[in-house]
Amino acid sequence: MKKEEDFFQAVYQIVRLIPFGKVTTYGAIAEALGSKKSARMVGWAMNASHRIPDIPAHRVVNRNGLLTGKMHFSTSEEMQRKLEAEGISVIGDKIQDFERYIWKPIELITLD
DNA sequence: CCGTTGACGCCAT
DNA sequence: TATGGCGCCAACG
Repeated sequence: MKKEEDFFQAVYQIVRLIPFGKVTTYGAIAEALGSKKSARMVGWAMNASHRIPDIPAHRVVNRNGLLTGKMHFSTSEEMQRKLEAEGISVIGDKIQDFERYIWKPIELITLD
């Protein structure tokens, strides 16, 4: 197992831990991995997540609650549709009441 | 080898 | 509020 693959698996594992009806951000995942400034690498890993089954990629958005990755789904509506199916309102590619649905993986580690 | 490009985020203006 | 620059770092031509 190469290290590069470990990074991918770490990202996928965290994404799989996102609860139903909740969302998280690229930055939050990067922070949980110990590379807070490497949010781009998380997005890079997510771009390759299509070949991995059972990855709720629609629950990962940017820090503003914007669906920046919607164009990477089968259709541009897929991401929003899945989020709304979980009770999350999306208007103009932006999650409404974002703070209410955010879930941070770093809290699993901090755990105070 | 080098310049560009990105499912990002923070800061300056 | 909006826009641009920079750090980050792997992939690609």
